[in-house]
Amino acid sequence: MSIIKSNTLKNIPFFKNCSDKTIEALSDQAQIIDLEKGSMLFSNKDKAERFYLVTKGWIKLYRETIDGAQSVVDILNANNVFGEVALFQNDTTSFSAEAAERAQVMSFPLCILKKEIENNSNLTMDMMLSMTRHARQQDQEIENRTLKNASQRIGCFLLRLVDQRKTGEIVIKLPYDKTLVAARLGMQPETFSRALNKLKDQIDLHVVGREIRILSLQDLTKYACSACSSEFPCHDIKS
Amino acid sequence: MSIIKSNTLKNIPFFKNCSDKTIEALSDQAQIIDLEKGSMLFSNKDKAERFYLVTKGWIKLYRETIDGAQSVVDILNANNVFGEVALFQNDTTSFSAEAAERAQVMSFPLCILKKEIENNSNLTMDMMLSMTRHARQQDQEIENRTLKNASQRIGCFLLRLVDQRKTGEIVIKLPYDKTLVAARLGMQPETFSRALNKLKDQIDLHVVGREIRILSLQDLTKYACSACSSEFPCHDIKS
DNA sequence: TCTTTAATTTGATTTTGGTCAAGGCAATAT
DNA sequence: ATATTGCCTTGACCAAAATCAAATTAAAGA
Repeated sequence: MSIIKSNTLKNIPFFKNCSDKTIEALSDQAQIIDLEKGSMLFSNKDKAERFYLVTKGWIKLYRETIDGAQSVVDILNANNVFGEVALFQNDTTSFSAEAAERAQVMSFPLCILKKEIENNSNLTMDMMLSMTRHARQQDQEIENRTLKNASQRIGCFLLRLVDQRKTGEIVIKLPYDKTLVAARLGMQPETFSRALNKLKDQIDLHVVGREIRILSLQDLTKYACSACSSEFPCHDIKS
Repeated sequence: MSIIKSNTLKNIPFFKNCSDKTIEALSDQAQIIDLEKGSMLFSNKDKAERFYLVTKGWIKLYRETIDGAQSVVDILNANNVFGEVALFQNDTTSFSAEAAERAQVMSFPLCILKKEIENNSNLTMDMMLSMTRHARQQDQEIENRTLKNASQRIGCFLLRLVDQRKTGEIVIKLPYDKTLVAARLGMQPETFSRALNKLKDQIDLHVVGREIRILSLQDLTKYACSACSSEFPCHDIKS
């Protein structure tokens, strides 16, 4: 059984430079956790002893004030790893994690990863790269909040879901529900709904539930990227 | 002359784990650049071949759209290093740099740093730590933009300038001009001015030019941190 | 299918911050 | 000292988004 997990791990980008021995150790200590929608995996108050791999569904990472207002840090799906930065922050995290929908994660002891990092510079470099990419995305996000209005942020979000080489009509399926997309983009659900309507007025775009049909990528690009420092197609696309 | 620079570098946190040989090499290839206020050091369009150390004044890192709207990424003063992340991004940066006031920087070839990183895991770990800290700050910044209003953001900014253990009356000097503080906080100068006035109404606070006198840190904390996920004193304070 | 619940939309209203224009103030240069 | 320039503030107005309330639609269970 532990062997199945090992094979699984080898195919995950995050683990590709891990030594076999460490993969074994991680597999042995792995736990599988099933999560109902909305159930919390950990809180920023907790001491971090494990890190996580998403295997099914979506996990929301967020910060929360005393009175319940949330700021979304990231939203991750299968094959993404999170919670590992605790290694560089005295075993604390600055965010909480919960299932955005029914989901499954695998958890591993941080201490195993810590040991591996100390003498595997390839893994360290991988983490460095992914951290750099994340930092860049955060910079981009701050720029978006500063310079783009709600409709443009939605447009930008949509563009990142598209295979950017495609031409002609395109159908996009929102990866998770609209309320969560709104939160991810830093706006209220009501604002999201209205801003999407405005987008419909501006460019040729049809919405049916979570599916969005776009007739001209160019128009959308022109609209969304005009208030952006980077040119389309964006260089900081995920994964 | 190169020796003076070497000694200087050894005292900079960023270089503390660099080998002597690399410090020598960096010193030999170092260039000193004086910058008038507003003059640009590099643009995100440029290919990055060097990284930088601030030696005097303030440097503004920012992103800019075609029509000149800016989003501030960071504002750095003496002893801070920037531009080194280009190493992990194919020798590109996603931001531009200019002097926020008369300033001086030292520049070094990235390739020397690259070589050093490849076989100095201590340095790599340092960079990892500083990158983690920066990422955390960015998360905090996104939270601030999402959950705090203009006055609370200003309050938060002020709190981070204070020695948090002090009690009683406190005088804070803004590190750079108000227009730049406003940009750093993602608001217009007019909004900054008004929001600072509002802050005066809410808590006991006096402003004379760049100097701000605060009578009760507690009041300010209560006001600014109520819309925040982390408790005061903040854990992600700079440097 | 019928309930029940949750997600989404819409309308009305308020709040916040942005924009534009004008003045005041302060630092620097002449 | 006076002029010039750039920074900062204020007022009037506008626009975007948040909030509150209600209706509608979609999804999940029984």
